[in-house]
Amino acid sequence: MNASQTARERARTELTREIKEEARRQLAAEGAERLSLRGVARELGMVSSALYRYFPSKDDLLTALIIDAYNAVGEAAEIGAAGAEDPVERWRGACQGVRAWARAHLREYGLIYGSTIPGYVAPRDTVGPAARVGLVLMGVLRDAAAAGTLAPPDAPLSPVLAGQTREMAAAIGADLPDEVLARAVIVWTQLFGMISFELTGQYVGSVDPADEFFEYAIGQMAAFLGLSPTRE
Amino acid sequence: MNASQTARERARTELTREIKEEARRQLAAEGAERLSLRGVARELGMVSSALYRYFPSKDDLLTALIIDAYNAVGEAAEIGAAGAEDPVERWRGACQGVRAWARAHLREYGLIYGSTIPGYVAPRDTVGPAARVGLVLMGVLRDAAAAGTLAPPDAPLSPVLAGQTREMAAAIGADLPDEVLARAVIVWTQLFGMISFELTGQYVGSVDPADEFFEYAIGQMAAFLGLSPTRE
DNA sequence: TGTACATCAGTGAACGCGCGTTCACTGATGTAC
DNA sequence: TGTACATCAGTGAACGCGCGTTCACTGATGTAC
Repeated sequence: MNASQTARERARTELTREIKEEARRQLAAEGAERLSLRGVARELGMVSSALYRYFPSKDDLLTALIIDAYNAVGEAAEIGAAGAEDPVERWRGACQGVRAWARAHLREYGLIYGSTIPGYVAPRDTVGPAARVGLVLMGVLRDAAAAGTLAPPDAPLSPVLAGQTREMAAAIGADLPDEVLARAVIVWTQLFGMISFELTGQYVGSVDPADEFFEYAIGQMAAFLGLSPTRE
Repeated sequence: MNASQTARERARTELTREIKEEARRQLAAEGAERLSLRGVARELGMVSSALYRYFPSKDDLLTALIIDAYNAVGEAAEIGAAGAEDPVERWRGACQGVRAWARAHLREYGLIYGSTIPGYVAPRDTVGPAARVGLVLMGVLRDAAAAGTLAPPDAPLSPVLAGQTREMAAAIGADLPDEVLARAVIVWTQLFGMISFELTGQYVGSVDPADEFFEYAIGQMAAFLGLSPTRE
């Protein structure tokens, strides 16, 4: 029990949590469009207008769910990467972590990586959490470069693209070669492309179930990035 | 004027077209969730119940739009690939065709490659049209293999994945090496992953605008597939 | 070519639904002296 | 420690909205003889 919080404050924190939890439950069961404040209130045994003490509008509740989802998937990537020393294994762990989270949280994944909900505009608060998975990947590459297990590819970039990768490098404070960063964007895209295709059933008729394909693609991506296992 | 059609039949065909057209307009303007039969009828100067002569339910109208969208993006890929002889240029043309279509038809793209609309289940009629873009890619690879401009990669596949690629090969009647097919699924995924990321703003802060990145990635994917320009 | 009947497109009213949000209110919790 | 006032959580009724779908109907188009 936190003595610096009043009972009111504690109750408020707790109820805010419960509202998001119930909203997440309904999101998982029914999808984003069927999620309604009235439904959440009903399930919590409250009157719908009471929710407005906690979230000023439905969009604000959605924003909170989106931020939570970005943080959850980012954390899954971080934990996955943290399980190993070897750069290839860290990369693999991050990918598997993201995929496992996505499969377990279909609708939350759709909320952040599916098509945007019309009428809803993501506010700035989401951009930080949204970057977490990318940062994990960048971290693996930076560490691999430092350990000498990253083979930089040699294909030259166009000036515009090189400018963009240099801005990225500056933003994250890592000095990786431009070509590596451009390739990193490709594999980052590939990761979410595969998960989206798997979850929306686009692989039915080809590589569904996608477990082995996913493993294979992870290996190909690591090679494409120039990652190699630590030599000892 | 088609003499084998009665005026009634012609009117029916025409109005069916107009309904879909207006629905597409509202989809583009408002998004899938805001699309309503009443709105479409209103705009066409009809009473909402009249639409039921043409589509038994809203889901049927959505299905028609989805099929049209798959066909349109498939056609864009086909036309893009048809513009060249060289396999790398055909591949590039197909990718650019798909991207251009997607950028010009944001909501229709979202309808087929965004997150699924909850409560809507895609019927079988969509699977044929949905395969068209993939078939274009396979066609490019088949022709390249026949012309000897496809370098087969040598990494071996796991048994399960090899089985899946062999079923794919059988389904499309092409005998490409398993490894090429597995890589084809990767780049096919990459193509739509990039387009989705571009359209949903995930590249803001990295490679946005994405034109040059897209060009670069297309080249990397062609190399990954083992495609090389025709030698003469 | 003309008539009798069948088909079908479109009308207009209605049903029943659930939604987001506002507002004046009651009563419990917290704060200052 | 006790009292007076301020803050805030939750209530309940209401507003206004638009939706998908059904149904009995009118009148125009098509068909068979």
